[in-house]
Amino acid sequence: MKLSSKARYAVMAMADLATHDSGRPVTLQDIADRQELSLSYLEQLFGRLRRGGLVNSVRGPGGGYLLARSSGETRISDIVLAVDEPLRATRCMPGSPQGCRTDKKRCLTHDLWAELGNQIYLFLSSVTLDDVVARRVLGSSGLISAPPPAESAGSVEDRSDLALRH
Amino acid sequence: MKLSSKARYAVMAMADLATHDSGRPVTLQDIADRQELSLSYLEQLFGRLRRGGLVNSVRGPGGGYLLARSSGETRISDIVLAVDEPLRATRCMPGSPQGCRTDKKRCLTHDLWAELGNQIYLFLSSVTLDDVVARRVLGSSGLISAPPPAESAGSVEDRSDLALRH
DNA sequence: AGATACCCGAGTAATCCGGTCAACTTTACG
DNA sequence: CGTAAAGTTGACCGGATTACTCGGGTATCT
Repeated sequence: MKLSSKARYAVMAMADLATHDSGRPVTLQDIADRQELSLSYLEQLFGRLRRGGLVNSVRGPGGGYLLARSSGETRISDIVLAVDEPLRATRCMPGSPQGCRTDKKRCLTHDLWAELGNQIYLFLSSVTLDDVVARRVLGSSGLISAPPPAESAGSVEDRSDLALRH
Repeated sequence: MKLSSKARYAVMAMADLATHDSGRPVTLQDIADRQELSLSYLEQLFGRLRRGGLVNSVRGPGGGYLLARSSGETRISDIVLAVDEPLRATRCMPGSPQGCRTDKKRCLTHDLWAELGNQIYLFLSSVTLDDVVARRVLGSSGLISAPPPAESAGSVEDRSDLALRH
């Protein structure tokens, strides 16, 4: 799962679509204005979202896009997977055990990245579009149960100064 | 937290260092040979790791690098943070609420990415180098508690075909 | 002295990524 | 039917970032 800003923009746009869901199609132009994204870029994004079955399009005047499923049934992970195609593996990456050389056995860190990918996917699939627009995200989702093994310095509590890929 | 391949290489190298921890310094050349990484690149990586207090260096003949703390006390998150400096915020990113425009209120997806960053950090700080070399990663760590809200198609169970940043 | 190995900063080649553009198709409406 | 609104496609671009190299230091051991 690649977490580029493209994916983030797609989630923003989908959240916007969900909030303005009134049964009538929503124009990309409207979303572009509200979210301050370029129309051309949104077209590119929604092309993928439509092919991924997340939205339906209505052509012609009065057309636009509609959520294919309800916002409560649309998971964030679906959105991310729809816009960011998996990726080519560099060295050791989940999905490409052949990249794990250093003889035949899987490289030591393979399981680590695989499990991390799993964690991220589990988190993103536990959150729906509806959760996002209702601001029901923080703390609502499950938390890692295992505590840090040894505290070396400073406190862990909140590390919101994190990010994933520029 | 940026998860570049630089960070992955650093974790690989640290895992290698941990496995060959015999009290005597390990040369970068040895690690380079075993992990098939270039010496120059490793030098760059270990410069940061040393400045981050994760390893100690010994110069001169017979020199090399040593783990500053035991492998059980070295968290993966420490390694990643040492090697990948935080980042500059693009639009909405944790740590930069000012990027969340669309008037004054934080953008809808802000909390989502913040919480995701937190989840990743929590996971990576729950795993030590020792866990990695002992292959004690899979399933050992905590799992997200909240289940996916609605299953649309296919099963979720294992999504190891994920990755983070090329 | 000389060999070994860390140290460091500048440099580079490639890739990626956000974003644009132009042309085409489909549909509504008068 | 004609025109305009909207989606659809795909090629393209330029800047930023990454991954990685090179060349020259500096400490330290024998």
